[in-house]
Amino acid sequence: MSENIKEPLFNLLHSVKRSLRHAIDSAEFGLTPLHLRVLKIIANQDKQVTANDIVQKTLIDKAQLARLIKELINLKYAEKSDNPSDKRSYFLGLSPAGIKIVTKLSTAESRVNELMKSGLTDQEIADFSRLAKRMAQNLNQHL
Amino acid sequence: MSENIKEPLFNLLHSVKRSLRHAIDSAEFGLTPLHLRVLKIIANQDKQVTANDIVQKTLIDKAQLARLIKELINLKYAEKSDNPSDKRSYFLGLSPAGIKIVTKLSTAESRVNELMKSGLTDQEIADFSRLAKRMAQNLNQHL
DNA sequence: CAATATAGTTGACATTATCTACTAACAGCA
DNA sequence: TGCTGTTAGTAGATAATGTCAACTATATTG
Repeated sequence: MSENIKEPLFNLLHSVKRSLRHAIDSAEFGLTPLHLRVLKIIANQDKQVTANDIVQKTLIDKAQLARLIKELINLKYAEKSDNPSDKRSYFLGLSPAGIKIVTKLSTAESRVNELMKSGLTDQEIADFSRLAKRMAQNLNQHL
Repeated sequence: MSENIKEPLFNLLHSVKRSLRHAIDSAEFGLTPLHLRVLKIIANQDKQVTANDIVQKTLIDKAQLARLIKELINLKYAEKSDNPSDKRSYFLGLSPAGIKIVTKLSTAESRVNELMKSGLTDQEIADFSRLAKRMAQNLNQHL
């Protein structure tokens, strides 16, 4: 009989979210965890990133994302700049305040990340990520 | 630098949820995915389960769970019975209609489960579950 | 050019998660 | 026994996340 992966997965995610919330206290900036996640994605992009890039990457609903970005901009953590090659879209960047947050965030995330991985080998971690990606692909192909 | 496991994990969960929603059409019964998750937990228990057992197992907020259970009972999918040894709590069971749903659910879940695992070996699956559980433990110890 | 597709926005709503405060029952102990 | 602290479950309020449909403006393709 095939083993059910869903339940351990749900449990793990639940725990990760709780830990991150505790570790970060995102409320300090008037931000939710999802805001932080988006900020970080903007920060980690080497090239200019558009809203749609984030949708592709995360599968977050584009309506939801539009609102998140709007809030980040209102709070002066993110900024829009024109995309000269496509007037429908725009590039996203971080303000100095946004960069500050992402820096703080990274520190807190590292702590949680390390805690989560304690007792596991690098090889196991790598395998875990690889499998997670592979499984997500398997599912997304059939949408 | 340590690899970040969170992002692939979030992505995977998102995909799993979407796939399950598509596969099951929980709305058919007036139920949400979370209702189904709880029904299944009730079904899979060998001994009598209490609400608190489910809280322990899933870390779902107990207030939220109380409401979910109430709804399941109103819809006649689940039933309460007295716990003779503790009058504060009660045992949970499924009605015939509830059993029917769980059966259907299991079929749909198996499909998603198999799809998700395609191309992976049994060993990889087992490792993945083991690692997920281990990481959840790591985090939960520090609450 | 016309038809079609895409990026982003807005509105409305459903689902899931969290926190506080509360009641009733239990367990331990002086 | 009666007090004290703890536990299981409930109710209220609200926050956070996710979804769907309709719409505007621009881009792409035939």
